[in-house]
Amino acid sequence: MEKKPFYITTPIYYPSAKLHIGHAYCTTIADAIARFKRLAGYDVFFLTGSDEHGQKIQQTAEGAGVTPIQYVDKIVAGFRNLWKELHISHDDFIRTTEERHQRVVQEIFRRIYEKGDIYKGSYKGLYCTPCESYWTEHQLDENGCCPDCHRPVQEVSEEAYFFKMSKYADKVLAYIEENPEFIQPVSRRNEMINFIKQGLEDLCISRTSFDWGIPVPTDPKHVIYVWFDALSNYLTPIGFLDDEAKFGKYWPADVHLVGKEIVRFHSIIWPCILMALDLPLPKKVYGHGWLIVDGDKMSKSKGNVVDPLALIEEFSADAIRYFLLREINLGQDGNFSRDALITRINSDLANDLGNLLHRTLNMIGKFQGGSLLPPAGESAVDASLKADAMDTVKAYEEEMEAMQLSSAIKKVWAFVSRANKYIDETAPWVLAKDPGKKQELANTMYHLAESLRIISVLISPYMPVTAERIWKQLGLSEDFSKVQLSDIREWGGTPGDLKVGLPEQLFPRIEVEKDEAAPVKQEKPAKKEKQGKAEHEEITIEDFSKIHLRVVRVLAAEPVPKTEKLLKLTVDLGDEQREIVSGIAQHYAPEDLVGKNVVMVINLKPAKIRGIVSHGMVLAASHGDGMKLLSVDMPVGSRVR
RNA sequence: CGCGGGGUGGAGCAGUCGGUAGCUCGUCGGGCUCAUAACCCGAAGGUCAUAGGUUCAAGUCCUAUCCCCGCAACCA
Repeated sequence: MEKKPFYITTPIYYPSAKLHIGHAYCTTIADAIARFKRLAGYDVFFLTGSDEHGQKIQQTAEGAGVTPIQYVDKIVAGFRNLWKELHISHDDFIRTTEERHQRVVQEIFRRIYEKGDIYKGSYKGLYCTPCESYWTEHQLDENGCCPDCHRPVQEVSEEAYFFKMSKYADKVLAYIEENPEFIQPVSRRNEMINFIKQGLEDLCISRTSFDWGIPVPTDPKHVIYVWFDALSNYLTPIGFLDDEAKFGKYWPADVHLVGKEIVRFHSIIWPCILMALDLPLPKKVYGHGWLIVDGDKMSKSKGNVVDPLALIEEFSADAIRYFLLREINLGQDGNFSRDALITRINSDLANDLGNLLHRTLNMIGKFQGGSLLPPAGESAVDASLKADAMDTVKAYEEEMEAMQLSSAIKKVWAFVSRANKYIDETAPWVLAKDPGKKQELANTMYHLAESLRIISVLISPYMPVTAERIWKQLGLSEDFSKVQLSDIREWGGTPGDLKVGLPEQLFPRIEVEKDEAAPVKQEKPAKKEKQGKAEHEEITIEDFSKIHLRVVRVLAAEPVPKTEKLLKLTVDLGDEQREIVSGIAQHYAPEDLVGKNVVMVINLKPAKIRGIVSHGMVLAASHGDGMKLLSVDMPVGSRVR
């Protein structure tokens, strides 16, 4: 029988910086769904990739003194590595700079152009000549000037190509309204309906102000706008141009999994493009929520960006995957914290699951010489365990089909708990002392092993490595990669005379030192720990000496317009002056700062914050809501170490 | 009136079509000893932000208000 196809995608991420835990979250969700579908017997195609064009990349590369492609090659290698470490099972990885993709984008442009839905017009915008940037009216500062440099802007028009999106507005709206499943969750759907009803404008899809992009085929001084380029990635790897059979099989996509902020591009612009191409629309666009870190939004300026690789190294990929998929409800923002992660690892993974396996194997070893004995007959407790197992599999499948990943895994854990309880109910250590209860004991051991066999399959989309470890420890011989959901829909798949392996810890408990948080932190705050990751990681003196700290004097300070937290400081380093942006406006008035000698990191990579390039960072200690700059009574230019 | 999300036991959250308010962690008490100081049982703890309304019945629907957060500034 022909397998049913299932095509799922993640967004293609933008390589302007390393990926953080939020990207890992999105990709993990997609991976779990893909793995589940394979388990359920689908022919799955799972796509992820990178979106490599655009002005920002071009600028960042220039800043780093390399060509754009050299720059993205390096960052994208990091993407691939992260997915490998996280055990992401994508079937293809698309890069928008690949030749196969450029051909697709140009062909799409050509087709829509020939159809008459792309026209050349002029893009009217407000242009700031010194900054070489366009701004829209509402982006301007309070004086109607450039938000970057605060100089006046000119109204200019530039030749550009436009896509007649307005033509498809009604059709898209109708599609969304007729297909309640198309945009999920529903809150996003309502948002989109609202948005379209306000009217769609034609979309400007070319730029001439930079050249890092795919050229318009007939007019190469234009490059194609990144969204037009990026969205098309979903068509490239499934044979849009070169493999009709493959394309027919996988298109339309079953799910585009995206972050909530780009639902609009996927549920409005993308359908318009597809309609212009006379292609069917994707079946579902699912907008997941964001990760909040310790109650705060993750952002570079806050310095609380969480690096997934450091977490994987510390806790294992499976633990991270489990936490993300279990703790956070798809579609809503979720809290990520180290404490919560450790709690989940200890109570769910170590205590409940790990220990269940351990005690089971241990008892089989101790009471039956490491081997199962064929079961015979069953008690009421046995029957109830069995029924619970089968109910769990069924409920799990339903939840998974509905993409309720968190609910599904909770069902599995309820069963893990059930199995632990079963041990209490049957008290095997009592049975073992009574030679007349030998068969009863054998039954109990068999049922536990069988329960674990089922559990290992159920958790495999979430924790592929752990699942296989359980399988192996149980001594099951079947190749785990070939196991299907149908293998656990019926009770009794474990061989009755199975020789099990020795128990080994799946997840060691993580011991946390408590009650000393306060004193420890007073010593040397600020500095590196603000990175949010690996707070307790040891560094060498060489690592530390990379940080060049110096006493500097604040010469001038002014608030950054339209921000609450930012001040722009001009500081004297002794041998030069610099401008830096600092998030201390809520704690210091500008006039209080002038003349102060403070400590600054002077070799920090410059960063653009609110359009202003910041060439360093002043150190401050923060505690709760309070914050104080480190100020030192030493001459300007003194090195701090 | 810019757009959106959220306010549910100490913490983090679930709660579908209105019909006895649930889960995990934590706390307290008990049980068990195969096990990773684990596991099992029980208990305490909630005016479901506030005020009004619809209804036989509201955490859930409607109206208003208060508070928190995000976006608006190419971050999933």
